[in-house]
Amino acid sequence: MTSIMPELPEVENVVRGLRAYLVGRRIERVVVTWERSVVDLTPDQFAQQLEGQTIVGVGRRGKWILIRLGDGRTLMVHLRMSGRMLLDCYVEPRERYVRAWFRLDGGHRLCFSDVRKFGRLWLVDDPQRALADLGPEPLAGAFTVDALNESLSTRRARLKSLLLDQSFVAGLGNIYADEALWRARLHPLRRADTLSPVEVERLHGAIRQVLQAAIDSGGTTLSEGGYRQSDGQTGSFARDLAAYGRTDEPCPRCGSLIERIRVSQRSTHFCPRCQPAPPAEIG
DNA sequence: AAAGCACCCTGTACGC
DNA sequence: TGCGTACAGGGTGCTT
Repeated sequence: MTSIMPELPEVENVVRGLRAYLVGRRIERVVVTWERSVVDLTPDQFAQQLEGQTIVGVGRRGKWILIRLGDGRTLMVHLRMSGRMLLDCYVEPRERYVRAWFRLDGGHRLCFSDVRKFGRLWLVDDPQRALADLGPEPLAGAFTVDALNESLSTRRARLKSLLLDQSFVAGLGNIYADEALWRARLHPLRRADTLSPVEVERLHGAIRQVLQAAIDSGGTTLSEGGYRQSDGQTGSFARDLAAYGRTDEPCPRCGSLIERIRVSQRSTHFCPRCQPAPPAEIG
């Protein structure tokens, strides 16, 4: 399995690497080698609008990388499944996967590499508007227990589906959704509006703690071809995963074997003892 | 509102 | 060894 999947912690680590390196640099030349990686613009338009610009900031919103430019526009990058942003092209002979690259001043180079071609580069005037449907940042102060409780209380969807829904909360993907539910001891098929106040508090804490811990560990790299920080470094959180990808392995908390089911077309891993099944539907 | 599916892609793992 | 096929994943858009 080549699971890759940059989620919030991985993107945050990429952003930190990019920020330290890119701010103040000038984009001298842009080459797009897979035109569908660029949203809305032709490769020529994209290059023309970027060349000569200075990078004034690098940020993140959910799983989006936001590269702010001197003219006020923003280059938004979504890594989707297999995207990487590599500085001075840590690329072994992996040039074949580079879909766009940027020559910077001082002879430096930034490469957008993407095996599966799902990633996107998007130049926008207003990232706030472009991301208007994105849910709250789970690590921001506004994401409180009360706020989560309120948004859960009106929803009948299953927890796993909601955690994957970027308009509900931004930044979780399949790995951290499973890990948050495991930490919160909540079954992935629980209906959102059935959680008790204590359970909401557990979920809230679990989401924030697992994301912060993963950020601190440099993210999760599951395989050689997997996620890399912008300098090519791997993250170490894979060894701390309790449920994700651990089907039939013992739960670190109780020793029961982790089970795997499908929810929302996604593989879902949970402990059948720590995360008790919801009561049967109907009624 | 919620769920299901096809689509976009390709490397990998599998069965034969 | 080699071929064919299923599968993994995030997000979008459509249908039920």
